Formats: sequence, C-alpha cells, structure tokens
Amino acid sequence: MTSTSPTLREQSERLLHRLAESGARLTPTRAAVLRALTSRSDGFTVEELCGDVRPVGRATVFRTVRLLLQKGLVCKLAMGDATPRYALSRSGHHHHAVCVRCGAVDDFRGCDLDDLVQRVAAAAESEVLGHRLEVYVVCAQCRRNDASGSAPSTHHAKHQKFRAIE
Amino acid sequence: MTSTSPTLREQSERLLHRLAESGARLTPTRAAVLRALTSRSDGFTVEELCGDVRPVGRATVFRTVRLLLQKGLVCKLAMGDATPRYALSRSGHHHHAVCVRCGAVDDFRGCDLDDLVQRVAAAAESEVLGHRLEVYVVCAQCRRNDASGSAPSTHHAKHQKFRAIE
DNA sequence: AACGGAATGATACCGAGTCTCAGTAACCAG
DNA sequence: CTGGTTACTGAGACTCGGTATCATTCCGTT
Ligand SMILES: [Mn+2]
Ligand SMILES: [Mn+2]
Ligand SMILES: [Zn+2]
Ligand SMILES: [Zn+2]
Repeated sequence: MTSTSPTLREQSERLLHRLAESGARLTPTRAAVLRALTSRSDGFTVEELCGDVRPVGRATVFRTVRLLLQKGLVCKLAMGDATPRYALSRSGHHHHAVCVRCGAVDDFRGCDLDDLVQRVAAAAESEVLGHRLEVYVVCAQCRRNDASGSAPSTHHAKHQKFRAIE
Repeated sequence: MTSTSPTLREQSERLLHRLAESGARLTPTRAAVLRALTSRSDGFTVEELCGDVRPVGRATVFRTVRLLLQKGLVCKLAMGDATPRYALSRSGHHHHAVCVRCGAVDDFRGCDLDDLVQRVAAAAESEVLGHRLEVYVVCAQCRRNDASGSAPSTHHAKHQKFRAIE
C-alpha cells in the first residue's frame, strides 16, 4: 500500500545480511548497490547499475557484483556476444531464459539435464565439472507489444536488443 | 604417404570452397587461416590463431573468424569468463563439451533438449529463438595425465586452465 | 579511543575486438 | 590479356568491459 514495494527493501536487507554473515563488511555503498540491484531484478548490466547508484565509483560496482557472484547471490548470463547481464539468484542449481528484446530473465530448473550431461560425459570418458544452459526467447510481454504494434513504453527494444543468438 | 596429413589439407580446401560458393573471395590469406584452423580443430582462441599465421594481420584474422562464424563453419564457445574459444563446426545443431584443462572440444547432439526448451517457453508464454548448452569437463586424456600421477609439481590443486565454471 | 584490515574511488591500465583508411589484389567483363 | 569494380588486407587508432594500483576512508573489534 505504501509507495515503494516493501518486498524490495526486505530483499536487499536479506542480501546484505547474507553478505555480512559471510565475513564481508556492511557498508552504505554496498547497501546502495544492493537496493539498486533488487529493484532491477529482471537482469542488468554492471554499467546500468552504475547509472543507478551514481555517486558510487565504477570499480566499486564491479567489485560488488563480483563479490555477489562469488557468494552465489547473483547469476551471470553469458548473452552470446552482447555484454554480460546479471540477475538475482534464486538458490540452487537452475538455468535461465532470457528475453533478447528487453533482457527479462526467467529462472527454471528441475530438468533431466543432469542425466543427459552424464551420458555425454560417460561416452567421452570425461568427468563433468558443470554445465550451462541458456534459452533465448521473446518474453510474453514483448510478444504482446509486438502484436499490438504500438511503440513500447518503458519496455525499450525496437527489435532484438541483444545479439544473444549467433 | 606424404609428410603432411592429407585430411587436414582436404578439410581446409573444402572450407575454402564453401566460402567461395557463398560469394566470398578466395585469397591466400584466407587459405592460410583455414589451414591453421583445421590443424587446431580442438578449439582455439583468435589470438592463438594469430600466432599460427604470423604475417597475417590481427584484424584480418578476427574478420576471417567472424566470417566463418557467420557462415556457420566454426562454433563459438562462451567459456564463462575466459576468452572465447572457437572450433570447427560439424554441421547441424549441436552442443559442446569443453575440457577446462586443455580446451579440447567434443561435439554432441541428439538430445531431448528441444522438448525441455519448448516446455519452459510454453510455461512462460514466450517464443524460443534458440538455446545454448555447454558442458565443462576434464577430458579422458587429461584424466589419464592426472591419474598417472608422477605429478612433478605435486599439486593436486587442480590447475584449471580455463575459468569456465563460475 | 585506537587500531588494523577491508572498502572505496580516481585513475591508469589491460586485452579482446572493431573501425578507418589507404593500398592491394580477386574477380569479371570486354 | 587488360582494365575496372569491388572486396580484402594490414597498420594502427580506437572502444569498451573489466581489473590493478594506491592513497584515503571507515567498519568492526578491542
Ligand atoms: Mn538465476
Ligand atoms: Mn561445434
Ligand atoms: Zn521481453
Ligand atoms: Zn583435456
């Protein structure tokens, strides 16, 4: 009912605490980055984040994102050739569907992928260390925009914002 | 039986022709790059290629690889954070298992992945444009090297050449 | 309050990849 | 073979995402 969604604030608080628990210091700068982060939960580049937390130095934003990545609190999306994007990490092993128009990220899991991966590895007598699956899509929202033929509002993207597909 | 393996020469010839057919000009430089390419079929960075074809300019090597990529003659491997690697493309849709020790690339295909991908997309009402799956492994060869011990440098600290896994 | 290590930010730097532009060389008429 | 059109080449400047340096600040503990 209030202006800003309380869940966002809560979410960044939680992340902040998880950082603190893991030995990192609890600074205003990090709080700011985390707040910006959570309000952009749909996927973002570091450069975009920099814009959101303006007085904070670029290097620091990069460092913070790296830290969050190491702690497993954000996911990195390879995005083919385009600049990498990041998204808040739901916990556990999962994969991503990324909209190449607007950058929205959708997590998914619970796939038979591990079986497949193991079969492949067995065939080659190699040991699996990990795998990565990314699905490139046009999201429901962007499809609707396409269909209605009108100019997208806050939803940028004329056509194909990210060159995620080779 | 001559000195150089005939298959490699044949292979680069074939690629050269496929380029010509698609309207590209047939130049000594490209022939050189393709020869280097085929003798490195296990995966390579552009920089490595540059070393192999030394008098050829760096920009040209990049351009050539880009061209081959567009024509679908080579595959690009994202490799997480490490610099992207390329490999000769077997035709058709497939995925890659990459050894994080030596960079060897193993193609595979014929997976139920498309079903999975479609299911995911349907759930989100989005349209699938494509997907990418990469499996990171220690290949059979590298495992043997590990096992045969006599590790001169004593580290079981598994020395990972590529930071492909986050 | 004081200390020590961690965090910050300005800036220099790095490395992959692209662009520019002038010169060169395939290819295709004629 | 010859000449013209156009693609290709290469040196080098440039872009841009990301990191290293280092002096300064400041968190957290004692
Ligand atoms: Mn995620
Ligand atoms: Mn391939
Ligand atoms: Zn979208
Ligand atoms: Zn290997």
